[in-house]
Amino acid sequence: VPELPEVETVRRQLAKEIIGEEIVGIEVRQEKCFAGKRNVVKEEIVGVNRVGKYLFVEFVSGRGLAIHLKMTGRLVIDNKWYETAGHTRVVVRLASGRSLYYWDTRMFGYVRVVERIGEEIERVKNKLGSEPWKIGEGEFLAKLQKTSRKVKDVLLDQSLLAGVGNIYANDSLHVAGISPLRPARSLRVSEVGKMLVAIREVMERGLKAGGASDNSYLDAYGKKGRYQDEFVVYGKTRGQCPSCGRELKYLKVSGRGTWYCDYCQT
DNA sequence: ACCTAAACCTGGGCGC
DNA sequence: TGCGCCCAGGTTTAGG
Repeated sequence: VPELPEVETVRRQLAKEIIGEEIVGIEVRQEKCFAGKRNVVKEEIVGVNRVGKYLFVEFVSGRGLAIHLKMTGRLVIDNKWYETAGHTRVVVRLASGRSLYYWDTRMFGYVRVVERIGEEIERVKNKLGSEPWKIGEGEFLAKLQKTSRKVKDVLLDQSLLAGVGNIYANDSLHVAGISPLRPARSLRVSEVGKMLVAIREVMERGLKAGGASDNSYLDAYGKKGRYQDEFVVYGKTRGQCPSCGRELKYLKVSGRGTWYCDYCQT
């Protein structure tokens, strides 16, 4: 599932590949996955940016693309397989002869042509919280103390903290030694610090591994990430706690699969 | 304020 | 082998 490390991996790869390229056309194969005007010709790409799990491709004209991969989206550059693949939803043709493919089995995600991309980026920034390495410990503490919601629910709330999804929420709670069920406001200052360090650490590991390909995620070159080989607790039904060896518990929290050790996470 | 569920979709895994 | 069912979880929305 594309969370911050996955989307950032794609962003870095795309930035390297398509900045300076010119778009010569857009082919929409599935209307559901596309929105906006489709008169995208002679648009020079000057930037590839990310806010939380949202991606933005900026043109010199001030227009751009707003993209969200949701559950099963992929953005792949210059890969013949996607030319005829059944779930290729949108194709961006480039002047160099290469193409950028938006592929998505479940069609939750989208590519949207935006007339004023700078304003769109601001709009998304304003609706989302800060990112894990940008939020200060004081700001994070204040947000947690304001609510009695379960701490895992808060970690998944993009308007409070941007970029954390179910995989990294599960793993960082284990690294921090905090139960996903704790009311956010019950965390002591030291625990909030631990929590933030753990989120950053786990996301850093995810980034280093090129993201998690347990499910359908592949990077911009069509390659798997490796973080699924390093999962701490995520997805480990009847698995063992990596710290104490006890069997992990499984629950639904905020409607999401939740794996944790009720001995090590208090 | 908090919580849950449904909706958007499809493929894969499971039980029978 | 095959059919039907459930499940995965990012985001939005609706309702208790």
